[in-house]
Amino acid sequence: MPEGHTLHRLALDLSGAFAGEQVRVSSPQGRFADSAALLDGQVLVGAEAWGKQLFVEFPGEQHVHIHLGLYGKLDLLPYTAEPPLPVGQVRLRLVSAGSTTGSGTYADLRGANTCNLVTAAQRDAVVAKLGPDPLRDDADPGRAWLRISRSRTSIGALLMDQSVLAGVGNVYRAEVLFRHRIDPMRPGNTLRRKQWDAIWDDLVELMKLGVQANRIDTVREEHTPEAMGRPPRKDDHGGEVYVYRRSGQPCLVCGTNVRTVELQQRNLFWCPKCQRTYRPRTNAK
DNA sequence: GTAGCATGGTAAG
DNA sequence: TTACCCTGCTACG
Repeated sequence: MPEGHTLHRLALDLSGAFAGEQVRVSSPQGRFADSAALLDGQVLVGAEAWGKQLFVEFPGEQHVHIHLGLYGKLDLLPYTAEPPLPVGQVRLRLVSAGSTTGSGTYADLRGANTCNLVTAAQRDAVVAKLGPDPLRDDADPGRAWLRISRSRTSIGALLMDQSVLAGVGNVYRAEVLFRHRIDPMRPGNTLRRKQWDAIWDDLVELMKLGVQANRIDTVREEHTPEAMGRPPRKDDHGGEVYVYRRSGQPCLVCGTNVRTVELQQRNLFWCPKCQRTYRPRTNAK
């Protein structure tokens, strides 16, 4: 699940459920036990996401730095009376005190790549390594353009580089390039500023929708299952997409088979016809 | 039932 | 370059 939209959604939900409340903090699995003991019973200040990084703040500039990695998960669930016994390897559990009602919310973290208690300075150091995040109002797309416009690396690889821009993963990468008809292998320094601005604006919009829906949808109205009379996508992410994990299936726009190739240990998907290389300009006529 | 894969990234070798 | 985090789904037998 975890591209940037997932973490921003989690930050909102965590703040909504726990901010300003005393929380019980534990680590049933044990790997976060020492830090959990330090935080247990304190008031949770709030949660904030930056790209795919999540920070949960406690008083005294203490931050729990969470990164879900490829398959980590943070579930927020309601409980009445008592939260259930942890299932599996729960690295971190937060439980709202449920002051008078005897019910509340608990959050379980499993399979995360990172879960560490850090200082504000350490948090800042992590953030400093990240490029602009389309989901943050303070983001400056010009910073990303500086990197892209000077790089011979493919735009497909640049979009996945969190130091270029933060929050885009394999799905948004493939989908935004499709929507802008750009060949993923095209070198960054051959893009025009106008194209980058359009990509950025699109990411801002798509990822905001992703936060709302808590899934990735990228197809335009005319290509939805309803509009096309085709069956809806049915897999673990659920969102409607053009090319991601659709290799061998016909492109929703032109019917050409979607292709895939491994690029830097990740599968890249694209339509070879819709996303032709910027015309090598053969002799007209 | 279970092998293999995946919306990611870091650290060890 | 490889291991790992050790989840949770799908495909396959």
